[in-house]
Amino acid sequence: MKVSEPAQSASRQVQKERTRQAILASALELSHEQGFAQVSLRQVSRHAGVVPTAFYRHFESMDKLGLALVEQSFSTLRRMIRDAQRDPHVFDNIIDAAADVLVEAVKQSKAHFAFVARERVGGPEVVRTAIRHELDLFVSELAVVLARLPNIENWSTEDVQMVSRLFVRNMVSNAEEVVEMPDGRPDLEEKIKEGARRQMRLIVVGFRDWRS
Amino acid sequence: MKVSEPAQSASRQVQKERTRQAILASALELSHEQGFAQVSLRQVSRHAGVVPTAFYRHFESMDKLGLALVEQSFSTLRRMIRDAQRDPHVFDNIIDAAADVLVEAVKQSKAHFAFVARERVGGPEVVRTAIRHELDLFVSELAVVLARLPNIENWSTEDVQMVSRLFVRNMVSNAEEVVEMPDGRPDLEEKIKEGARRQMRLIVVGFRDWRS
DNA sequence: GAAATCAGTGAACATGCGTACACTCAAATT
DNA sequence: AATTTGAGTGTACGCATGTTCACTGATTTC
Repeated sequence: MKVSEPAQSASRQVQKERTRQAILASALELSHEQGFAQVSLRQVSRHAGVVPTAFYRHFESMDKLGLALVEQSFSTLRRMIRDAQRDPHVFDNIIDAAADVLVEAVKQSKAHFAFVARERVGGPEVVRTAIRHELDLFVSELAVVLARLPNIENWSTEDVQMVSRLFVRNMVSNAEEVVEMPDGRPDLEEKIKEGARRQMRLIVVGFRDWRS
Repeated sequence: MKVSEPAQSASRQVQKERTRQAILASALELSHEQGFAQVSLRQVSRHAGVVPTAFYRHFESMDKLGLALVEQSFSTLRRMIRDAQRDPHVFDNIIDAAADVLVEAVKQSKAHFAFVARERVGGPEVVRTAIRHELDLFVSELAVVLARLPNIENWSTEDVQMVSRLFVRNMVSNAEEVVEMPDGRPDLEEKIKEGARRQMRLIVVGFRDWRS
């Protein structure tokens, strides 16, 4: 990792931010191998090319670092859903679009998804709590998006909320699979995508018929 | 924890097994607070009322202890499904029965379910692998049980397998919720149970209509 | 150009860790 | 009754950890 040399004097702010990002990236990478909770402050610092004491200039504790990673991860996720909304394709076919977006997004920022999927259950208390909170928020946000969709607009609020919850649960679950997926197996990836599609279809179909 | 005193000389075997169980129970309890991977050999030994070196008389490493806990947890789960099969009630209404069994079983051996739910994603590599393997086995076993059910007997093998997978995923997911549930809130428990029921119904209904 | 700021340094500390080794002493075997 | 066995002990070791403190020296502020 080794934060790039000041070169020819980057402004102080810029250099500080650079180091901060190096620490975040190091923590993310090390977490992938051993889980965030087993990563030590010294490991992160070492990997970021900085002395342990310097760590405190950026985060007051490992817990705070963890929370920063949660925030970073979800801002990635939010950008993804915002972009997807602009895509007219989703109006025709939410399910295929969602499956595409999911797999694509997970591939793009695998590390962040992996972090959320792992630390949601295995992380330190504060991190788990933060993730659960963010996921709840995300369910509500997704519900708003879904409610606008043509074939859903007449559903009750509660039903939309529940479909949203099931979708998010499904997303987390599939993210876990992508995470555990060995590298360089794009065939498995397609399989996961297809599975995600089928499950979402199941949810929607089941709901429609149940409500009628 | 403190393994009970030899009292008036329990046979050597018996006393050894007693200590072994004390270690397993200690590890399970400590894992609940911090996750298995952060539990140290010395913590477990201390909590079990035994000197660190004695640990090695029972397990050659913490990894092996973890695997033993996986085994113990799944034998609990298997006993549960075996008992449920004998209950004639399940033939009429798999879903309600499954929901009851799930919540009841989880309540009864909360610690083991918590362990599986947590360490499946957050645990050390070997433990994660073992759990994934056991869950795969469990999916197949459940599929056999499901295939015998009256309203399912004419389904294709693949469909039964997939329903089984969705059920197990659902089970894990609900176990997670029960795990994160604050103590002494039986109202939440009923809510989770109801949620589990609805989701299983969704799966079955969705499947029936999709296949037709 | 002098003074202040502050990101990053380096040494030192107390603590908890895993494991090695030689041991004890009651139960089991002979 | 004499001997062997083996679960549990106690000490000691080297190592990584989180945090402290006084520090340096380039950048920013004045």
